[in-house]
Amino acid sequence: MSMVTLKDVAKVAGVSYATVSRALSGSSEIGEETRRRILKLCEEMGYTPNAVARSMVMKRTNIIGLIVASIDNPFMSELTTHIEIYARRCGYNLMVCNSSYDTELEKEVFSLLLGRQVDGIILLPVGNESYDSLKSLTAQVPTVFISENMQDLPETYVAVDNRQGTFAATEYLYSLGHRKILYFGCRSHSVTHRLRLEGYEQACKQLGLVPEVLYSPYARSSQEAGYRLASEYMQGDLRHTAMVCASDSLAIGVMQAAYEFGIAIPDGLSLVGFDNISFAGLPPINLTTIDQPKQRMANAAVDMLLEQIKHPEMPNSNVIVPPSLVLRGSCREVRE
Amino acid sequence: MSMVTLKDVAKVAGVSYATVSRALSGSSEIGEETRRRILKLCEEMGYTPNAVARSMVMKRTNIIGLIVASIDNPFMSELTTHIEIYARRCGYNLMVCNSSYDTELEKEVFSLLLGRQVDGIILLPVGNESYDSLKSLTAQVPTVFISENMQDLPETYVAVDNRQGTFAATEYLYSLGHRKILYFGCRSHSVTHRLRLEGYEQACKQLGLVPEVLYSPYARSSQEAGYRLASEYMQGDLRHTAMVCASDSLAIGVMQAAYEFGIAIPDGLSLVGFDNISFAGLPPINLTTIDQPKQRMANAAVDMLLEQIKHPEMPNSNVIVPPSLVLRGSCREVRE
DNA sequence: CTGAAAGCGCTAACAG
DNA sequence: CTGTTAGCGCTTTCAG
Repeated sequence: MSMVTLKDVAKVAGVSYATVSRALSGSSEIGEETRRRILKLCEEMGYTPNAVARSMVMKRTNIIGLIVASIDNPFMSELTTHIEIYARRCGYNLMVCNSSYDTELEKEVFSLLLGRQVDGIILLPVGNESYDSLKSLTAQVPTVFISENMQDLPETYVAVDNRQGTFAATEYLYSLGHRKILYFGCRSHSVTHRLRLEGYEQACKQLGLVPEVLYSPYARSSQEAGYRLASEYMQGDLRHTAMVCASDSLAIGVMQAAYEFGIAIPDGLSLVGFDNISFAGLPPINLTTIDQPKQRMANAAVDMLLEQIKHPEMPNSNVIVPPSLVLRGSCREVRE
Repeated sequence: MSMVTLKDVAKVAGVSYATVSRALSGSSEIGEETRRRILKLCEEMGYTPNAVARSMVMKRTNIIGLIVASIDNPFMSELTTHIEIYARRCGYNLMVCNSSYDTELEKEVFSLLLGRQVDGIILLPVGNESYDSLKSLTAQVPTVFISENMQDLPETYVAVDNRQGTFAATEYLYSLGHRKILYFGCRSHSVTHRLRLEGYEQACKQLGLVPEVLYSPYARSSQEAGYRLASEYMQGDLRHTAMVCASDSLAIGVMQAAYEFGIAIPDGLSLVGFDNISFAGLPPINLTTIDQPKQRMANAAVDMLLEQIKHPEMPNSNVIVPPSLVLRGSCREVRE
């Protein structure tokens, strides 16, 4: 529909279309008055540059691909928002794909984006398998992961300092007088979870507590998983006064179970989450939690990606951002 | 990086590159064995078709643009997820932009997407002004709005039947014995809100109740707006036993205020929301609400857009989907 | 059935 | 300063 091209403008202006191109690209090799005249004409004729044609010759699209498990997930949608806004400010558009928590699909959409000639890809991997599974693909295009902070990860990534987060959470509960603190919902196959667990264990060691961990057999750290796991746990004696939960969703599931078992939060049980998803701040939930600075992570990911696009041969790098404890209403002081 | 092209394959295969193209496009004008041989070779050489080049000659990108106020909004992120998944199944990729609740930006990103040569655009407009503001742009590309159900809207759109929703909510509260039902949080400038209000008023009329409306002076139907408005309201006597809230976010704000005023939900006040955002289902919130069938709306929007892409000269059409009442725990029966 | 060639809209040498 | 020209990788007539 947008049918007016450079050539059309050139014809009307009575110049070659290279000249029009120069006027638009802000090249210095053109007369000031000619440029003005042409720019005005473009405006009048309703000319819109064709980004596809430009990409063709420039061999870059100024498009970033984003792959997330599900955009419909508070943590990911917040990240996506910030990535889109910042990327656009940097002159890039976002092409978004859901991997739907499926490693095969993740590979499929990655290839799709490659075919689209995206300049780079930001990826929130489905799981640890993703690294291996995508190895041959990530080699073909600049890629930044938002995920785990593993020293030896052979990829460029940005991550929150998971250890530091749970360490702070544990310390905080200790300072409130808690001595029987459970680590709730660890998934043993997740590196993120392993790191979070380590932070807790380190804190316990330092504070002279014996760490106790309730592992989760569920594949995802969903609310349902938290609910089921907690229900089971609450069937027994409530031996702990506080829990460090591996994620906010899990913590919300615990709240549900607690409600059904007649355990008040925080009076009967103190809870700290991880992520600070937007849910956590809702008044009826009001969960004390570890915040991942999403905007900062988003911007860092874009910066790193653009850097890698500019210098494709640079070695992998990573950024670890510090989390912070957000105090809300799910913890209370205890004195024994 | 992905440097192997049709030509490269052709050279190795010892055929012209037109032949390779035909093999890939599934053309019938090619020998079965040649095709097989070439396809195998493509595989071996790691050839990936260049979608940009194809777009260039095909004059279509198979890209859909999506403009939403903020991806980070539970309602929109759910829609986005479904749109992306369904569009991809139909052979399209999604380019997403935030309009950040800003009409100017909305126009800007629309133009940007036009320049990207997207085949069509799905838009969740910032507000009613959007229709006028974007008129000259929507004329240039197939566009589907997800928004208001106005009979006379000069655009193709999909919407939920807002009237029916609030009508059902009011009827339901009535059936529970409520006779003093407040309509909470109407924004007079929003068409959606006007329609929702109408549904409530119609129900009142039919049930012999006198409608009472608390208008919201706030620009957005956020939680904060609900909280403030409700706080003010609760300063006075609580003259109503139930509220139909113009949105879930508003209802959650009311919950917060109610909590602070020591009013129990649902014992002291029954609440119905609108939208059924994912928050609403969280156990601590457990809000009875009117569900907008997001997946259905998403698929309808994509279908309508593709239809319009195929037949650009078709007149505008619209789809109104029925909402449904989701019963949860924020309403109770009263007998006077 | 296959090859040759034109051209999509634009940028970037290279000449003038 | 401006015009000419050669592609970018692919699809699609049009000839063989």
